[in-house]
Amino acid sequence: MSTAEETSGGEVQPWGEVTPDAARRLLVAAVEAFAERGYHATTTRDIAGRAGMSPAALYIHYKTKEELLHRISRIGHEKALDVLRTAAESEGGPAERLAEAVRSFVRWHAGQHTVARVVQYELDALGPEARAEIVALRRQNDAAVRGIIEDGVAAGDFDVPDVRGTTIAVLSLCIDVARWFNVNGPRTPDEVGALYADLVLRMVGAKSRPRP
Amino acid sequence: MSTAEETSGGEVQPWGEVTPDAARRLLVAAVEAFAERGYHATTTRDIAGRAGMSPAALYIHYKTKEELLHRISRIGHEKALDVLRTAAESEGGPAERLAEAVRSFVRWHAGQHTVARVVQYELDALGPEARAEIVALRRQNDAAVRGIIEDGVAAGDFDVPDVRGTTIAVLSLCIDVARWFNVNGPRTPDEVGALYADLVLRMVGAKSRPRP
DNA sequence: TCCGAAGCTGAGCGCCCGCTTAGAGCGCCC
DNA sequence: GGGCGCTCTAAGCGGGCGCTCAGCTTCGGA
Repeated sequence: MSTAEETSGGEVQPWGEVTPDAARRLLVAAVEAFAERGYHATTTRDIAGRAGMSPAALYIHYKTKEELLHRISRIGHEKALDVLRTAAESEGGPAERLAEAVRSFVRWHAGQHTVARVVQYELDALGPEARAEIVALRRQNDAAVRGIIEDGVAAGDFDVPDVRGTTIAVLSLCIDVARWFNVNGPRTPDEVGALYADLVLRMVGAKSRPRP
Repeated sequence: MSTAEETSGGEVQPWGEVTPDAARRLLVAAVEAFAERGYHATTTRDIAGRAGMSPAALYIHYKTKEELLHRISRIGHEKALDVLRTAAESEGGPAERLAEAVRSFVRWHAGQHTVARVVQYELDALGPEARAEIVALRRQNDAAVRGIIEDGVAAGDFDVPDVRGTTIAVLSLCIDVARWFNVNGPRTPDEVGALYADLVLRMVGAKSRPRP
């Protein structure tokens, strides 16, 4: 399960739950390499090199290259799901909750777009059981978003003829941010999040949107 | 597999412009394989095998495996751009043109999702100059959609605070259909196209939408 | 002081990759 | 009929891949 990632000093560090230190460095190197070139185009020599180690060192901490991808996918999905759920379960009406969910989910996919790319686009490189585990996590994303939209419809705040289809569209819109987002582009993750939250409220026909 | 688009007076099948026949069969096999496993995970032996030929036969028609990907990407993008432009330049107001553009673009990405996947997600496997060529084609997609939205804003039909951002979002939404669309799922390409056209009209705040 | 476990490296194994080459089959034009 | 060019195959080359293993270093505990 996803737990707090704090050192004794209290600082939050991205892959804090991965120990020992060498294993974490290898995993961070793998995320970089997979995001840049793709899983199949990345060699174990490249990963080890980025982590400042010999190729053989990788196999002390991970059984195979695929296990690295699996760990990255699981942790990444859990983080994204955590971000989404926190927003979905927050205080406020459906419109506020949906806006906050989209805002934070998009912010994560933009800010952590290297991880997000690996997590979203390398699923097929996993074996059947690892893939099944990840797919289950994805369905929880879907359920979280659908839940908010259903609440909004029930409350009469939203006008949505096709709840399942709209849910897919909203999630798809957010996830695809990981594909096109560019750190050197004109927008910050916060700005994209705000823009997308507004667009999604329009998609669900929210009766009263927060001021732009 | 859908191969034969019937000809009434000379209209061609999906990859009709690729000759000779053996080159076309190899290309179709490559599209299947790339879409299924990804470019880097696909071997030239696999492609040739699917086309019913020996591995060496591939190199009579294509200089390298990368050239195959390049040809697929170029033709695929040109087809998609053609679909989009035809709709963008059709008769009617901005709302009708935008709806038709989204409807047909989405229909293409759903119906031809194998090609679309290769075209959209394997761009990084291309060399610098081939990639530059494809990126140029993408910018034309962007310009086509932005043009319609600008028309709608100028005519007072749309309410769009951020035209560039909304353009990216609309295209992103359509393109990502290629990732999640499933032939065995509950929706046909036509249905997804209709749903998405409605959602996009909401996103741009179209004053009067066609009947749902 | 010594010992065993843990972490890591240099060397390298066996496999399969993209791609090449020599040559066979076959239709076409003179 | 015969040479030619196009298409295709069987065989295989060089190389880089994922991964392994023997052995070195480091270090905490008895």
